[in-house]
Amino acid sequence: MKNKTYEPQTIENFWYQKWEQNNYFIPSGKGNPYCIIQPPPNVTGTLHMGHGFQISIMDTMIRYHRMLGDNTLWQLGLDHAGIATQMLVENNLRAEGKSRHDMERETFIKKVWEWKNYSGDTISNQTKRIGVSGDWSRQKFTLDPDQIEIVQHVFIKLYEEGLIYRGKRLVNWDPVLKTAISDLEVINEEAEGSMWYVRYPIVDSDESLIIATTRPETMLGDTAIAVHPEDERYKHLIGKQIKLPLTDRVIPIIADDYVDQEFGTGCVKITPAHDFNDYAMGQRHNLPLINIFTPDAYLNDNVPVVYQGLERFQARKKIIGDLQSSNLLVKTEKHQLKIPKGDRSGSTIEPYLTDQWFVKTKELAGPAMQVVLDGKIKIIPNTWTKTYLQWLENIEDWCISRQLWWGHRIPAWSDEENNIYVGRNENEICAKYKLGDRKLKQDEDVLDTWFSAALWPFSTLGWPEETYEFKTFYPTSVLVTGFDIIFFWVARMVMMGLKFTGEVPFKELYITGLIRDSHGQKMSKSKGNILDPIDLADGITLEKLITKRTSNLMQKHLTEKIEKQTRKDFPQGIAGFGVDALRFTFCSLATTSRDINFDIARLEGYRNFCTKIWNATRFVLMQLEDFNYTDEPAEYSLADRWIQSEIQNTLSIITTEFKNYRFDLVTQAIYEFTWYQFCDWYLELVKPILNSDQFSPALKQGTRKTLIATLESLLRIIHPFMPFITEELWQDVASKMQIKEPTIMLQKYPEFDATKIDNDAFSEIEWIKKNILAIRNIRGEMNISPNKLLPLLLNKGTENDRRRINQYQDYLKTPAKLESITWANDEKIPLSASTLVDEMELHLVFNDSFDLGAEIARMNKEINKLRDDIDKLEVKLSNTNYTARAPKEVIEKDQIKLTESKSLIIKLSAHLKKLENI
RNA sequence: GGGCGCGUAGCCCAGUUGGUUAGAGCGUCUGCCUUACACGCAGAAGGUCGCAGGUUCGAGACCUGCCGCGCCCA
Repeated sequence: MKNKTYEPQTIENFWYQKWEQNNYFIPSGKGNPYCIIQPPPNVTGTLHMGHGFQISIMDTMIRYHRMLGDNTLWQLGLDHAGIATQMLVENNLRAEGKSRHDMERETFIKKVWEWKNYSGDTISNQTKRIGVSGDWSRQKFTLDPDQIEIVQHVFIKLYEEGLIYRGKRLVNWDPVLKTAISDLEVINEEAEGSMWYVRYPIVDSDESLIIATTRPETMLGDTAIAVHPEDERYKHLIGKQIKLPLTDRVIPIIADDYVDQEFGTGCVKITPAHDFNDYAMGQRHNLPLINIFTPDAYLNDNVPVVYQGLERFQARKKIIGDLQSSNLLVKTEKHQLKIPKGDRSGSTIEPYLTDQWFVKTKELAGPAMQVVLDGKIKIIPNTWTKTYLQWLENIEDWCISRQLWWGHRIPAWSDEENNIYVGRNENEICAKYKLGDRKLKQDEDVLDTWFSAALWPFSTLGWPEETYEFKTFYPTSVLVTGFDIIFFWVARMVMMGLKFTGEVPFKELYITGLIRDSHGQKMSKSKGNILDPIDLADGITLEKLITKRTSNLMQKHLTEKIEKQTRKDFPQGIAGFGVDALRFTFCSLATTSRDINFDIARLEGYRNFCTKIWNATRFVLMQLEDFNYTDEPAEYSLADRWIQSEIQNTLSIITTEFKNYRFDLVTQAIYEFTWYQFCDWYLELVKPILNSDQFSPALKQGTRKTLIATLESLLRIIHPFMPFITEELWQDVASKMQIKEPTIMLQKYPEFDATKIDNDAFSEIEWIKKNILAIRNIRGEMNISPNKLLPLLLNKGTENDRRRINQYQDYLKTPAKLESITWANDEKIPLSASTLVDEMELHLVFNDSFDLGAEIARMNKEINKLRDDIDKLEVKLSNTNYTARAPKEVIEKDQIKLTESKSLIIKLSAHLKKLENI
C-alpha cells in the first residue's frame, strides 16, 4: 500500500536514475522522426525560471511524442556564452586580486574551462532534476572540438563567398570590456541629460553658429558643421569655414538634408568617428574621421595636449568649463536622451572606429523571410511573425568579432604586411596562398557567441557529415524559445540553416512568454525577486531564500527592501512542491500571453492536484486488493460507460491543443477530467456498487476493471506533464492489470476514439447529476449537516423520470445522502424543502429541523432569479429584428428556455404561496 | 517618432470564426475530520469585461477615438 501522503522528493531521484540507466531517453530508431534541439543554457550559472519553464514544455512535448511512437531525439547542449562567462571568471579572479592580463591567454582559458566544467555540471544536474528525458550521450557544448571545426568551416565558406568581410567601421564599443558588441547587445536607456548650446565662430566673419549637442566632449573630433540646404537662416553660410573652439582646427559648413531644422538650432556638429549618423554623413561628404578616444575611452593624442589622457566624462566637464570661460557656452538645457549601455557590462557604449569582422546579412535575410511567408516555418503564436519579418527587413550587417579570449577563435591570419588570409590553420593557408615560410599571426579575436549558436540545429546533428542524426532529424520539429531572442538567435539560425543546409532549421517555432514574478515584475538579481525552479520543487526556508536573494548584490542598499518584500511574499519560505507540480504549473501558464506572472498559489494548487491523483490511486488500489484482472465475467454499469466516454472528450481536447501548443488548455482539460469527472463523480458513483452486497459479482468486476483501466489511461495521459508521480503510481496500477512493461515512459499515449463515446450514457448521467446537485443545493442552503440522511419524496415527473429513478436509485442515494426515495401523491407531502428538476418535484423531508423561514427565503431567491431571466428573454424575443434575423437554432433555444422558466416559476410560486399560508 | 501587445471576479489567468444567464484556479463566506484525500468534501457569494462612440437582431470578442500599463525599433 502506498504512503498516505504524497512525498515527491523520495520518488523523483529514484525514477530518474532508473530511466537513465535503462537508456529510455535515446531515440528508438522507429517511427516518425521528432526532434527538439534545446536552446543551450549559458554556462554562467544555474537554471532560472525561464529555463525551467521552457524545459518543462519541451520535455512534455518530447515525452508526448515518444509515447505517440515517434523516433524522438531531445538534443541537449550548453553554450559557452563568450562575454558573460569571461566576465564572470574575471570577476572571480579580481576577488583574488588578479587580472587576466597577469597571465597567458592559455592559462586564463584553462581557468574558464574549470569554471565551465563546474557550472555545466550544475546546470546538467538541475536539468535532470526537472525530469528532462534528453539524450545525455549526445549532449553538446558549443566549444566541443567538432563544434569548433564546424564553426571554422562555416566562417571560411562565408568568407570565400564574400559574405564575411573585414572592415574599419564604426561599431558599438564597450570601453570597460574593451570589445566590440553587436547592436542587439546595446540597450538604449532613457536618461535625464543636458543639451549644451555652443557658439562656433565663423572664420573671417563676425557671425557665428550656435550648435546644440548632448556630447560636448566629442567636439574635439568634429570635422564639419551641417545645416539643412533649405534653411533660410544658414543658406548663405554653406561652404564657409568654422573655427573649431578649443582647437586650432578649421572645419567646413556643409549642407545635408538629413539635418532637422526644428531640432536644436538647426546646426549640427559632425563627428564622424564617434556617432553613427555623423559617420554616414561623413561618408556622403568625404569628411575626415578623427578618432579622439583610446579603447578605454580616454582622450588620445589627436586632441590638444590639455585634454589628452582625460577620461571621457572628466573631459566633458573640463570642456564645458573651458567653453564657459571663453564665453562660447550660450546656454544649457535639461534634455531627455537615450544613453547606449552594454547589456553585459552596463557601461556607456561608445561608437568607435575599429577593424572588425562582419557578416553581410542582406542576402541571407531574404530567404529567411521567404520561408516564413511560405509557411515552411510556422510561427506560434502567429503575432510574432510580424516582429520577425520587420527585423529582417531592416537588418544591418552583423559585427561578429569580439575582443575576448573565451570563444571561437577567428580562423584568420595576417602576415607582416597585414594581408589577411582565412583558413583552417597556418599550414593550409601557406599551401593555398603559396606563402612559403612567411610568418603568419592568427587574429586575436573570437566570434560572437551567437555565431556558433546560429549553427546549432545542424552542428549538433553532425553536419556537414551526412550522419544518421542529420539525415533523420533535420529539419528539427520545433524550436521553443522566448521572444526576447528572436533576433539574437532565431532569425540568425534560419539564415544560416538555409544558407548551409538548404533547409529550414525547424518546421515550427513556438515562442513562449517571459516568466515574471507575481507582481508582474521581470525577475532579476538586482530586483531581488529571482526564484530558483529547484527551490520550488525541493523547498527552501525563508532565511535561506533571503540570503540567496541578497548575496552578491551590485547595489548593496537594496538589501533591506528585498528582504522585506521576500518576507511579505513568502512568509513561510517555500514548501517543496515537487517537480511534477512545478512542470504542470509551467505548462498551465503557457498561454499566448507574452508576460507570465508566476504566482506560487498556482503551484500549490497543482501540488494539491498531485496529492489528489495519489489518493485517488490509493483508493482504486484499495478497491482492488483481492482482484484478478482476467478472472470472472464483467458487466459494465452506466457510470462505467459514462467515464469511458468522458475520457474520450478529454482526449479530443488534448489532441487538438497539443497541436496548437496550448499547454494551458491541455492541463486544464486534464485537471478538469481528473478532479471533477473521475474523482468527484465517477469514484463517488461507483462506491455504492463496490460497497454493497446487493450487486452482482459481474457488475463489481466491471466496475473494478473500469476503475483500474481508466486510471491507467489517465496516468498515461498525465505522464508527459508529471513524469515521476505517474511512473510511481503506474507501476502498481499496471501490475494489477498484469501489464508486464517496465515503464510508463514507453507506453502508448491514449488515442482519441470517437466510437468509444456513448451519448446515451452522457444524458443519463447528466440527469443523475442534476438531481444530486439540486438536493445538495437545498442541503447547503438550508444548512443541513452532510452526514444527516434524509428521506426524499418525489412527485409528478414523466415516465422517463420514473424509469430513471427506478434504475438509478443507488447512484442517487449515497452522493445525495438520502435515506430513502419514494414516490408520493400530492396530498401526502409533508412540510419539506422543495425543488424541481424538469417536470419532477423533489421534496426533502426534514422532520423536526425544518426551518420555514429559511425555505421561504430560498424559494424567493430562486423565483427572483427566474423572473430576471424571463424578463430578459421576453425583451429579446419580442424584438422583431431579432426573431427575423437571428439563426433559427438560437431563437429556438431562447424560446425553449423561456417556456421552461415560465413553467418553473409558476410551480415554484404556487409552492411558495403554500408555504406562506402555513 | 514608427511598430507590437495588454487592461475580464479581491489576486493570477482562460474566453477559438460575434450567439444561452462571461468561465477556471487561488482567496472569501457557510457547513462538515462522511474509512482515498482537511494538500480534503459539500454549498454559496463575488464581474455595468479600462472609458466613450460605432457596426450588428446580437459585442468581452469587430471598427474608431480616448485613458492607463508594458515591450520592441529609431
